[in-house]
Amino acid sequence: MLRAPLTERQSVELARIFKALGDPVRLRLLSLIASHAGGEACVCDLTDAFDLTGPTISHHLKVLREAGAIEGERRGTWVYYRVRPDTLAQLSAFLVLPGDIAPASEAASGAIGASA
Amino acid sequence: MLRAPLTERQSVELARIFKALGDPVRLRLLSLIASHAGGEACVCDLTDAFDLTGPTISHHLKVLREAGAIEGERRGTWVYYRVRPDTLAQLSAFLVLPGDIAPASEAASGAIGASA
DNA sequence: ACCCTAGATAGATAGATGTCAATATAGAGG
DNA sequence: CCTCTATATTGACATCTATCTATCTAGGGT
Repeated sequence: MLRAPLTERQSVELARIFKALGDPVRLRLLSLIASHAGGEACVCDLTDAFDLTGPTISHHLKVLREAGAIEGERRGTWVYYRVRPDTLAQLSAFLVLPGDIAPASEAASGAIGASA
Repeated sequence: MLRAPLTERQSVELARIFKALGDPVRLRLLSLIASHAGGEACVCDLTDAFDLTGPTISHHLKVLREAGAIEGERRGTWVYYRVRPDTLAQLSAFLVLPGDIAPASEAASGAIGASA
């Protein structure tokens, strides 16, 4: 959180995730997966969206996976990836500034009575 | 936003900011600046918090500045940096998933209509 | 068993990045 | 004007990264 200085350990862990998102291809992969019907996408769908070879896409997916941003599951011949909301919420929580009205972490973690 | 696939242009711009945050030192710098009294910190305060030389800190501040994450102002001998909330809000908005109850972008930018 | 497709891994290479020492610039104060 | 302190810039170097080609593994269909 930007309300208090990060410890060195916290900064290392968070930086790993931010770094994983610090590439245009990975960011587009993430948005393709997240916005895909059913919340998951098969690798074959993703590869077609880029002018890149399969191994390169595979590499980027691995970086996202190892950073905890996505998770994959094999079903038959295909592998399906989906976003891990908890990880993204962690980033969002960090970005909340001391002066902000409402903490974004609450919005991400679920129940807000007001809208019901 | 993770509700729709990013364009290539969008992904390049966003990735630049995420990449700037993808380093433990820069993340700690950002949190030190944001949590400092008055919302701004002098470079001399920041340098002391690390086992790094001045030029290295200067370099990291430059990366953050060029990514739009912070802005600096010289006052006399010292240079003071503060966070640019708009840029961080942009990241936070991207991290909102399709299924989320309330968009974090609204929370970050102020008014929450639902509660009124 | 055989082959075909989907995806991952390995190895190589060009380019980016984090760090430092040395040097330059900007103000403040004699 | 000279010097001292606070930052920034430059140049060098070791490491990391994005991408490719070639190869490997996993499942499905015939």
